[in-house]
Amino acid sequence: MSGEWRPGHRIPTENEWTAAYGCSRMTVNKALRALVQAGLLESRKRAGTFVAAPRFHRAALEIPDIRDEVGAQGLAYRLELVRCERREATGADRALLQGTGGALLAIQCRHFAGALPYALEERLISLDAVPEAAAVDFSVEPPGSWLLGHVPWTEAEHRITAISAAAPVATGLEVAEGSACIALERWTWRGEERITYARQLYPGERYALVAHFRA
Amino acid sequence: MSGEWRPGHRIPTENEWTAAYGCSRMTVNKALRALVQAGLLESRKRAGTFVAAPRFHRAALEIPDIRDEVGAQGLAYRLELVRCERREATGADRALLQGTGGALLAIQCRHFAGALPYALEERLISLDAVPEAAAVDFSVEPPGSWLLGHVPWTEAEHRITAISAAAPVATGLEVAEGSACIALERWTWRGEERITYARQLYPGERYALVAHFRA
DNA sequence: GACTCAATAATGTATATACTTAAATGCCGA
DNA sequence: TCGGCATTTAAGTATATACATTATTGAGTC
Repeated sequence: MSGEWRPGHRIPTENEWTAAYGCSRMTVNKALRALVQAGLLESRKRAGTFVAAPRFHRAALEIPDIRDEVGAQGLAYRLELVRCERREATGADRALLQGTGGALLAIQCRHFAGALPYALEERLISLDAVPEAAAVDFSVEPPGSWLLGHVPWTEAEHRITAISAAAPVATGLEVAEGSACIALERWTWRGEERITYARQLYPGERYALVAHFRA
Repeated sequence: MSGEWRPGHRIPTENEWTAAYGCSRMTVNKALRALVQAGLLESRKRAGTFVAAPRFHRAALEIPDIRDEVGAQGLAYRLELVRCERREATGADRALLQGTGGALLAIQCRHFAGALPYALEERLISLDAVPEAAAVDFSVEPPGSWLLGHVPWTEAEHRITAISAAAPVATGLEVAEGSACIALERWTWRGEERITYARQLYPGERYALVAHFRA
């Protein structure tokens, strides 16, 4: 970290560290493996361990539950369920859930922080993957919160873009038409099975995604 | 992952796994600690190990070097250096670099992918932290690429917002005035020392940040 | 000079053991 | 019934040891 050892520099072998610190090789190995996992070192069998060349900024983006996030800011959270419909997957649904079809729940809702709209959400939930979702009252429990607490997931992909608010979005978020919004799309998997697709729109001036990374 | 064990469920003790799999407790411990670190389990001394309640979506956002990113898309990368100025930190600079002042480099540049502008960048580099930067020709090497390859960093914070392109931004990115853009701000530290601040603007319709998470 | 192949040295991984630490548990007395 | 205290149990961690794996090295041969 001091920069004394440049990327590519070969650091002492595990046995040398063992000798230097008077501890066992297992302990050294544990420490080095942690640094390898953190991306600071790279190790190659037989060759040794090297200072890694950072290839990109890796940031841990923590996308919290909206209800928790609003609560953490000391504001009152309110949910408005616009639409909740059970239907067979259409072609467009299939493209988003990437599944083979089947029944799904299509939900539209608005999240409020205090008096102001916080986010608009459109969501599809696969009823093949989560049949219990059919019985949940999503006018009380935000769909994201319910899913996070009840359905384990193994993989998720997020896509962040900026869009200009068209008329319905501008009305929903109470911002000027054409103003910039953050669009956060999320696909969630459990194994091979698609669980849910969500698209959340946040007003650009009032919202920021923050990602922090500590080596 | 099958969902059989709900969040909060207490899983077998390390000794029980040891007996079940016929391996040593160290091996079990290693596996469980990996799952704890991945956020799937939570362990408490004396009490046992439990299925963790996922609190948020943690996504690994990898923010690559712009030059590499453009190259990876098979497009020709070009850099246009708009301004590169050495100056003493002003009050505004201090607010961004959060340092005690001193000399810095203020850089403005445009990244091109093929014929189209890819991003606008404004950057401050602390010359206290990185004196070598004064000698680099940033009309050839993008400042981000140079820093990534030459200066180790220990901490970084990213802030993603959406903004409407004002006239100079719209001109620079060759988009319509008022169209939505992604603003990516980044603060980079080495220990306590601030290295650099960067603000990159991407056209919202042409650019997406993608974050992937695999448990 | 180039190729082959065996020796070697480094990491990768598993194990038995031992001790530490802290929190849940239950006993006991007020 | 409640609070405090000792007990105990489960995770946390360190160590010595052993063997596996594999890329590099270098010797030997063509």
